[in-house]
Amino acid sequence: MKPENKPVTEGDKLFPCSCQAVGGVLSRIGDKWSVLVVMLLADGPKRFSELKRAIGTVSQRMLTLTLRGLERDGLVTRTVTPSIPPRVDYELTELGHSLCGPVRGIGDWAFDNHARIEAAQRAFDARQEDAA
Amino acid sequence: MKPENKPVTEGDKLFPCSCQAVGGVLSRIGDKWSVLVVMLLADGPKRFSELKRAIGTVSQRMLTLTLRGLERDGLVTRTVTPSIPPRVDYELTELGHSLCGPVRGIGDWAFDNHARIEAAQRAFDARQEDAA
DNA sequence: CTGTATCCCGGTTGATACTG
DNA sequence: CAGTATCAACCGGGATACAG
Repeated sequence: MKPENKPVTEGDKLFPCSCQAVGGVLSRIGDKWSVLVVMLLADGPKRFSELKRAIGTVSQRMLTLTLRGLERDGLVTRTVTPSIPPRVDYELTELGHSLCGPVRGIGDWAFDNHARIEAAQRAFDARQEDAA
Repeated sequence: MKPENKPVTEGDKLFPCSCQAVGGVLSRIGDKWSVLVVMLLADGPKRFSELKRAIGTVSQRMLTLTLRGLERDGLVTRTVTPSIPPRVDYELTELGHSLCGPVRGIGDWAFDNHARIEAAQRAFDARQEDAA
């Protein structure tokens, strides 16, 4: 059922199904905060202010937007406790947890290779300066 | 050396090192075309026009920009054959190939779960309409 | 504490035209 | 064929103020 791994192409056209699927997921995990939030929720539920403090540099607006997006995608649940002051907890769904593995794969790759990437960038930039 | 997997946090602060690393990589693979290009190059070198046709909806400008970025990061090599008309081939480096595994992890997850995501979105949107 | 509503800036993208 | 230049449009995202 799954279009098998290697051939992303068939003739000259992309597989529309897998491409759109990947594209959609990528635009979510590619945004500035989603992955961070998912990783923070990986080890248990957290409330809004905890997330905000943990990330530190996120605006209230963007955190709300991010959480709404994740909730809409079925990756997190939102639980309101109507006390005073109100309390809202966010928790990864099973689907959300299942995303952690693949994301960690990227994260580990990034950690293992960022030095090489930065070296490549410096080398590239140096070559550019020579040209100029 | 690698900050071990589960605790993304320590006290209340994020690990700066792994976060920046992941963030940098994510902003690359999170952009609209990089992953697509990497996957297309996974099974062998391709020339500029092949990539352009394969993707179809990418502008010439963005494909050039994407390829430059990947080249700068050391993920692809650019080989110019100064013929008339000129010919330029792009190929994944070893580093580029090593990224394919993790990316495929995300891709497989996306493929396996996009139906559930879309269902969750529809359910969420339906709930919103009720509120209105 | 949590969330919404505005305003606004800057980067990213696409369209188009031009060059080697 | 491959790439650059320019311009305009769009959209993410921050700051701020306000509300429940």
